[in-house]
Amino acid sequence: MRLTEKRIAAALREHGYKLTPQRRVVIGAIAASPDHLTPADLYQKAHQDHPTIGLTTIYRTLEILARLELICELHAGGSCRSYTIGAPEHHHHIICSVCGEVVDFSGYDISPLEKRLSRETGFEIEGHLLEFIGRCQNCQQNA
Amino acid sequence: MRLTEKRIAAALREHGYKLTPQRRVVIGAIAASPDHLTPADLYQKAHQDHPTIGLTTIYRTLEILARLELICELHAGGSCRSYTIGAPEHHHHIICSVCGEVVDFSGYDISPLEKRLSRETGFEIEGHLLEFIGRCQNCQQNA
DNA sequence: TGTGTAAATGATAATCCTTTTCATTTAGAG
DNA sequence: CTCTAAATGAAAAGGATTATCATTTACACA
Repeated sequence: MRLTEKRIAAALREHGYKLTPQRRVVIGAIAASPDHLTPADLYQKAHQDHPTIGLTTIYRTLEILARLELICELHAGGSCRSYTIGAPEHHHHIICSVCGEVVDFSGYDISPLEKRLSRETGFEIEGHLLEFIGRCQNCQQNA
Repeated sequence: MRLTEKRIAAALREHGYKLTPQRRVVIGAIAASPDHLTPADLYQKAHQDHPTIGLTTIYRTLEILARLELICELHAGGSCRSYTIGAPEHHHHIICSVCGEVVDFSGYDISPLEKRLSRETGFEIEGHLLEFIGRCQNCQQNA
């Protein structure tokens, strides 16, 4: 068992979660892969070591690990896809985590970073996604 | 009909798409709202002006408008949620739009922008999402 | 102003992905 | 070893999105 796995196991225990074989397997699978894996990917991998594991358990384990910030989730939570008028490149968003309000902001030039990444990684950058999550003023007051 | 609606209509025509009443209604609904709207939201709004419109048409229209960059989609395309080991705050991602490979990068400090936004909008920022989409070197060569 | 045709529509069904439910099992404290 | 709350997994439910296909329609061209 590698260091990261031990650390995750310890963190689970610290927060009062039981360390089940199923959770070990999920943690092992996610720690062993350098790639981003979907819940279905992880189910498949975990299934090799633990054939009776249920998909539900994968989802539940991922939710816990993500909440404890032991794993990293690509794309912010909730369902994707909502739309507004206007071209994507000219502004970005701040989304209220409580009420869902979306505020746009502009005036931030991300192209220097884009150039640096293109140079360092060889990627031909086609676009980006920059969003902030937080609490709007209203929801701060109502808390 | 407002200016933005006319521009969108013109752009559709330019690209060889027909300007149907249904598309007009969807465009009108999205242009009239300052908020981000889900496909379901838009269906509801469009339905008021065009009671026989189908949800399928909403999806198809949104897909076209997004591809032409006439509207802005919140969250990058495709299905959400994949996971990797590690805490979210310490790195960001570049995702290949062809093969799906994910490359991490770090060393970019977003906190100055975060502070500026907090000051300007009153939001209490909880987190952010910064991702780049592009083509990795392999996929550039294979094209 | 008609007419023909490819494009667009919408009802329905099919697919996914994710969450809920609930009876059963189990980790781990004592 | 025992007990209990937590965890599991099968199944069903739910929700969002996509595919299918017969019908309708926008609009280019006569």
